[in-house]
Amino acid sequence: MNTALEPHPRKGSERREAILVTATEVFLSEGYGRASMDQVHAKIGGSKRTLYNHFPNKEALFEAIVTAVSSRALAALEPPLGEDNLRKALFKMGENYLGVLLSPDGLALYRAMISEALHFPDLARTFFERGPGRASHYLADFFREQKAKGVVDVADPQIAAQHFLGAVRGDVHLAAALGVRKPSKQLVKMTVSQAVDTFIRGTAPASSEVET
Amino acid sequence: MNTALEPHPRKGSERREAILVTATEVFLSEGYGRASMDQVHAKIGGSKRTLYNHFPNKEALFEAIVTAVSSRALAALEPPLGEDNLRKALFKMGENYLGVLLSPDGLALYRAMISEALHFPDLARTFFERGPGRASHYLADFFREQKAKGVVDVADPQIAAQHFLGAVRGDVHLAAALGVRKPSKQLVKMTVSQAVDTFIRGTAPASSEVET
DNA sequence: TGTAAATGGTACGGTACCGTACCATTTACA
DNA sequence: TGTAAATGGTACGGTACCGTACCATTTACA
Repeated sequence: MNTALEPHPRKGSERREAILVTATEVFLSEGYGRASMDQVHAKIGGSKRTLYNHFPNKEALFEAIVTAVSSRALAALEPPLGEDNLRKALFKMGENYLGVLLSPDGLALYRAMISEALHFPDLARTFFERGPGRASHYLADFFREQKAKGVVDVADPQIAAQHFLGAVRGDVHLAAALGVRKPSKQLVKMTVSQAVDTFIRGTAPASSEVET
Repeated sequence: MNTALEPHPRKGSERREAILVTATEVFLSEGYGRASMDQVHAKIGGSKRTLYNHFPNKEALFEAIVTAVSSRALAALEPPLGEDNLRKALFKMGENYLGVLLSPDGLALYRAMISEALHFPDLARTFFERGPGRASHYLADFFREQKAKGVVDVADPQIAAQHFLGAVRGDVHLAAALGVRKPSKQLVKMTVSQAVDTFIRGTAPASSEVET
């Protein structure tokens, strides 16, 4: 109604952005519980009131962080499926998917969401739907197309997509999330490559031989 | 050296057990950060000193909890591979594996370990090795046998095992860990079943046709 | 039965943390 | 240039939490 009620932005957007960047570092490295508003404030400098002006409380700050990092990290899940060759498409999709999950932001986000899912159910749902869920759906659509063309023979494209992506994750992602071992690029390539092989052979139409 | 230095057990072992059970409920439902020693003490009753007599601090209590729950929950990962029929063996293995991961203890343990892995690296490593890692190794051994018999044709049995188990997890486990959806037994069966189908077709020796 | 260890019950020291309160100062816009 | 909003800097109220301190009481074992 009244435009005069709008707050003066000052360089408000920049300030907010700076706070968010710093807070993200703290929250993603420490986790929600161990991260403290005081710690964030100390790294930002200035007044604590400024921090609370932009984010009313710790929960709201965490939600803003997760939302921002999600859209940044998960954007890369856009399916690189322009490729029509099944093997190449799957390989690119798998490599890209695993790359996102194994990136520093991807791992930190995964840890944060698993940790806080029960206390931030809406956030958890959004994360799933925009992350792993979306990737599965994209791939399922791709499988449906390929199935229509008779290139693959899968009973349920949706489940098949989850299986392929699950196989790509393998134990590599789990081990990385637990900090047990950091996978090399070479291991990633090998993992994806073998997953593609098995999947293609496992879903090849009975009649035709797919070129290797 | 001196046996007189041994503490009198009183009904010490029972007391310790009771404390551990109660503490487990608190820690696994609240998570390490939100669980408090005061809260545990309140549920136990008695003196706070008794609690600290059995577990010197919060970290030690958490470690004891994780160790206990791990051996209880992960024991079920013992491979049910007495079965020699490939399809049946894989199905049983997959269903059992997913069942452990989706059990209340399995999910709570998974959340706790992902949450605290960076602060309890030794615990995280042990969990991985006795849990998912062990399951993969068992299955890899099985694949090696089957490969020797010419029943399956896999490039790398270890990676193949990770792929199969990863496919079995699919998005089901992730969604459950995030609290997004609780999978039905029927969905579990379907998921495992289709994973077995794809895997068997994908690893069948080129020459022989495996009976369906 | 006597004794050392463990327990019950309670209090509390020290610290960390969230969010608010002030007030002087600076900024953005009319 | 005047004014309202935002900021800097600091203090602090209220609470939660970890671990310790006491001391009377109970238990287990010699």
